[in-house]
Amino acid sequence: MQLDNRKKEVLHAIVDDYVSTNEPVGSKSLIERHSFNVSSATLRNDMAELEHLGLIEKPHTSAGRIPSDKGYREYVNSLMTIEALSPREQLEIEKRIDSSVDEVTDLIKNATHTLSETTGFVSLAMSPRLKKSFLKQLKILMIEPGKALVVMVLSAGVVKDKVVRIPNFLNDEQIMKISGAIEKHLTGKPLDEITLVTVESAGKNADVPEPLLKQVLYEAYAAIKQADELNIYLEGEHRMLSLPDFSSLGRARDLLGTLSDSGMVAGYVNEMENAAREAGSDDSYMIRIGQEITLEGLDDCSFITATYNLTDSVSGNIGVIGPKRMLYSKVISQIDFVKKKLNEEMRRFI
Amino acid sequence: MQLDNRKKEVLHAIVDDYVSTNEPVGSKSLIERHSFNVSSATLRNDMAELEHLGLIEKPHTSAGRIPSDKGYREYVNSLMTIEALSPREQLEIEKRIDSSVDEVTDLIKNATHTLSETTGFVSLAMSPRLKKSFLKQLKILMIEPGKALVVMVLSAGVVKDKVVRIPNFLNDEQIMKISGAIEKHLTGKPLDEITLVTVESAGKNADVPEPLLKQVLYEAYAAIKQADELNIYLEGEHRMLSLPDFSSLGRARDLLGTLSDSGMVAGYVNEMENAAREAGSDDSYMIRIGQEITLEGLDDCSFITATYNLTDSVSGNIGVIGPKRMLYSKVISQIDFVKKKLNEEMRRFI
DNA sequence: GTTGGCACTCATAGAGTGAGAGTGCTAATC
DNA sequence: GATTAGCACTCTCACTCTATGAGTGCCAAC
Repeated sequence: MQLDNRKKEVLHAIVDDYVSTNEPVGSKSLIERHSFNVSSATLRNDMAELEHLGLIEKPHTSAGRIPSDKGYREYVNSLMTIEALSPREQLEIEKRIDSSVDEVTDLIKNATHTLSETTGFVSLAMSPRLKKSFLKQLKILMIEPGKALVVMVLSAGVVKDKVVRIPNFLNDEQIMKISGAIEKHLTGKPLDEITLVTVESAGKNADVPEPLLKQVLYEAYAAIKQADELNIYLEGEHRMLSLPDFSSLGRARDLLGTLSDSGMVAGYVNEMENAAREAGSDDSYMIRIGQEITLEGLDDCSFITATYNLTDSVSGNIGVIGPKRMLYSKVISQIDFVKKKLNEEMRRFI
Repeated sequence: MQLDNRKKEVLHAIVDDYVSTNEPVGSKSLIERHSFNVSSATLRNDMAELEHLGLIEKPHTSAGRIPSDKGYREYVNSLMTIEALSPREQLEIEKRIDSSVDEVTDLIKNATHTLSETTGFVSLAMSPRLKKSFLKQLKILMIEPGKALVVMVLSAGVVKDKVVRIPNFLNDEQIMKISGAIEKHLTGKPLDEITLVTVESAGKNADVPEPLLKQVLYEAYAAIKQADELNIYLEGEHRMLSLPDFSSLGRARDLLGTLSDSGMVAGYVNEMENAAREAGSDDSYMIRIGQEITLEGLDDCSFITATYNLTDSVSGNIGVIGPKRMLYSKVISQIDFVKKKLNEEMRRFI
């Protein structure tokens, strides 16, 4: 996009003004609020040009201009400068991050909560992608005849469990044998290398009759697979109702309707993550603006996520969904700072 | 409330009409829609009387009447008749209840989801009150030096666990000793009879040095206490935005804001439960209408809950939050049927 | 390339109006 | 005493009309 300097400044000013006032901005108010050393007529010419390029648009003939999705994109890519948070803002976030929790999941939920409170928007986090983490322990505990609990400890300091059904005849000792055999052979293996075949061959060494064995192995396998399923934590949906951007009930309804399907949102975040990886992006955050988002009802939103790291190979996403009319530089540094704190706290778990 | 028969019928008709049309109902339309064998003038006299008694009110001088909270209360207490669901409606619910899940928690979430879809309102469920359930198993598994997992199996078929910190020096064998000692002494005890003192005296029998022992016992105690904390599952908040009753953004915001604080809602449900118990109520459901609800922003809502039973002594609540302008008899029978199915499914777990 | 001037456009808010629904009251009737 | 017909009155809602004002595009001049 070849824009001369003044046009860049004009676009920058339009985005800033529109974000802070929520009113279409006209050439005259632009002159009043900023020190362009030209007249409003000149800006009008520039604005006509910017509109021609698709960077800004008019809600109707006699209104000012508002940024288009493309305009926001240009702003985010080349115009804005991200400033670090003030010490006070940093302190505010640090105070909210609870460093006393004993489970990674609680820490992530806590960070999500902090992010929603800090930004005033919807925040979200994905559970860590555990495919690359490896099994440190696996125990099968008999609960009662026909029922057992599979407990797994993963390298990333994460504990998962699942209640499974087992044959009624199996006794404590047999279960322990199977449990021991699986643990012995699979400890140290990354989750994504564990298949039904691996589990079955591990189980061969247990001295338990074949038919009984088979069902338990299958259940153990299912429990392991379930352990690396992705969860999403969404918070602060109701905050969207306080924004003027969603003062139309219809929009608000569509938005919250979509967000209520957390599986769909999780799928989308996953898609974003994969797309960024394939594109070889090395940005510390990913951003989707307006129509770039393929979820229904999020046309007026922007999606910003960053990646946190539990270990070198185990990571997840944390970010916000806000109105596309947001203070991008601020929100990005808020996300970035929460992510940083989250990463620090996570060191305790690995 | 001494009302003659016709006045009862008039109130009944006003509630029915208002619920179905969402328009204030006037004397004339009352005549048209129902077969009162009197003139509209007579009904006007009756309506004036009902208004005098505080059962109905006028939004403004020249509008029809709408039921007041007191009017709905009278309707619910003495006028409505609850009909069983049609076979088709029953089937619809049965299809949604997933009988393949292996954990009680999943079953409850599933029932909550079903209830929200069936009623179109917000549904909620409380986790079972486990104070009266007793410990069937307790195991402490070493995760890594300084960290252990306490796994508890409770009589109600519920499995709970918690990661805890332990002294770094403790080895596997010592942990197993402690775990065994606690389990031996506390198995069969109801959770609400287990105190720090009980746990400590149980631990005495483990052959482990006192200072190390003490911390583990405390953590085990904390884990047990955490096991009977109440959780709440809320679902379908966004559905409220589709109701004409919340077409004003302000109301919708207040409502969803309050519902987003699930701890507060849980506290309120608990209060309702306790109040009902103290009053010795033997109704199969509890109901709060409009201003009777002490939560902010729920003035236009009604709260209906029923009690499900996991065992004789272990129960929880399930219900809905909807607009007070709702089809009470229908919603109550929907809740009742879901509760019944939930109770049936729960038998598998005990 | 920049500027002042001007005609034109369009959303918005406010005032005024008529229709319609509903009420309360009174006097007559059963 | 309960019921009814009739009627004047009230109030909301939808509609139209109008004035206002912010903002634009374009042209001619600098």
